[in-house]
Amino acid sequence: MSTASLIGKLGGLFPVGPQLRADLTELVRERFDLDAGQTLIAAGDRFASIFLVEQGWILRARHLVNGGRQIVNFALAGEFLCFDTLMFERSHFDRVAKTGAVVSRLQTESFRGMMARHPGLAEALVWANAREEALLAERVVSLGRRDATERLAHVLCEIVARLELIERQRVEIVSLPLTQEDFADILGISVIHVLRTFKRLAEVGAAEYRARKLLLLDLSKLRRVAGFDDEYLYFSQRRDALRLQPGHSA
Amino acid sequence: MSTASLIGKLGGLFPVGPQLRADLTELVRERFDLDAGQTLIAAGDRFASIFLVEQGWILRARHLVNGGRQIVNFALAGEFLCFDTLMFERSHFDRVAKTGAVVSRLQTESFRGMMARHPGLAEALVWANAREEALLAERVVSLGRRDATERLAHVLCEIVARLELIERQRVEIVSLPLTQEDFADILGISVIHVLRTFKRLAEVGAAEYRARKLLLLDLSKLRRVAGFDDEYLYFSQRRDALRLQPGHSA
DNA sequence: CCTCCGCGTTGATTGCGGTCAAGGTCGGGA
DNA sequence: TCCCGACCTTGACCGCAATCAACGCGGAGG
Repeated sequence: MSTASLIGKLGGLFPVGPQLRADLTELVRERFDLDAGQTLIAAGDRFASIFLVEQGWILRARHLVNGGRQIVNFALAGEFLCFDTLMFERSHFDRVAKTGAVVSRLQTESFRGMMARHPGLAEALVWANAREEALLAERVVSLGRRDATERLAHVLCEIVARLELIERQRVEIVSLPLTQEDFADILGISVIHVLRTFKRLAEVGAAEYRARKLLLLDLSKLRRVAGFDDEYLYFSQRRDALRLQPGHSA
Repeated sequence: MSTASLIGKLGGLFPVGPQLRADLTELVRERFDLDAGQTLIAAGDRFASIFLVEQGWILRARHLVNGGRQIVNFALAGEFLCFDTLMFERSHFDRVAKTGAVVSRLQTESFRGMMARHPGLAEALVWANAREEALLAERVVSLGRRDATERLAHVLCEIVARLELIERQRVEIVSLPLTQEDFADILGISVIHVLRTFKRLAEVGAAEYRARKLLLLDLSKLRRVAGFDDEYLYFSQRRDALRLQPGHSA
């Protein structure tokens, strides 16, 4: 993927200036491919670099001693990985490619050095981290105080909105790489209950999920079920510029 | 509270340099007191400033339409508030003082401007945000895949560790301002179940909570119950410096 | 002093979601 | 082609935690 296209995706997330372009072209050391299922970083690994996802889905998960797994979040194209590189010596989570993925490795540097020599990248990392924090806060609300149906609807709304930000177009049928087990470990429920919950969403005519395809029957209904407010996905400067035109949706 | 003492608390969290001292003395516009229960920022409020907590507990919470509340996290002395100021136009959460609290207001500026003119503060905000992100990720794991007992034990371990970082000493009896209802809204369970869960922790001899006092009967047992690993609270550079000496604990 | 209110406590009942068990479907590889 | 494994689906049963309903208790304030 070209740097230009990548920059385009980044522009969907936060303000991008010429400095960032310069920093990225200077600091991207290598691009490499990951196979689906491949582990990029395992819990306990020493951090080596910052990564920028160019294509694919990277899940961040914790495996517990009792065999359980919690998927904390996931990175899509245009999102940075391992911001905590600068802070922690070792990873506390596994980062695994869920799809085939393309990832660029960036030259690591202390944040202080980065601020001085690569202010564009430093700023981008701040945006990215603030965004991640906002997503996590919303996930905490879901896991704490929303029931299974609301949680599922909410994460579906989130995914759709994030993909639209990347693709810059409305979608009605969305290909997702997530299995029911993945949804279970994102939502903190059991695999079997994921099925029941999808069935409920289909019954009320909100959405269906079959063969890794999400069919958005009624997005506004899905949002109502979820209590979804998309504001937290858009930084203030971007709001007007990024809100997609209504109309070529269903 | 003196700036020196505040800087001391900050030093418990991340590396503090002379630039940060300079930036803080320059940018702190006013200090003010909050009463217990007072709302600093309500959901929907326009952001005005960055705040730095000097004393007390500030809860960040979301109130849902069904009447429920989820406490997303809480800030203690030495922690920044409203990092999202730079990113969002309005707050998505309520920020409420749980105790009487002292808060400094900082001169707001774009992050880009801050990197140029106040690199010390810019760096501090990055540390603070990375720390917050790590805490939230751990909370997601708790809410998703730990049962009520593990969750409670885990958050107690977190609180104790964070207070020790601020106070720089071991504690056995900890004063907490949190009611059972607060714990319920942090852990995503009901008030009544908080009681049952505390009872269980007391039965196994891990900890007791009475009259807003947490009595640590057996911290290592509490940690075992929680599956608590404190690594995520300490940034790599700080680990050795900050780990408290064992011995003057129980 | 007594009342009121916030908070903590207990027990009974209910239900959401977990667990267990079994079978179905589909695609890839020998 | 057949087999195998990953994933999905269904139904029966179970249990953790929610909900409901009282009651206790202690501190603030009239």
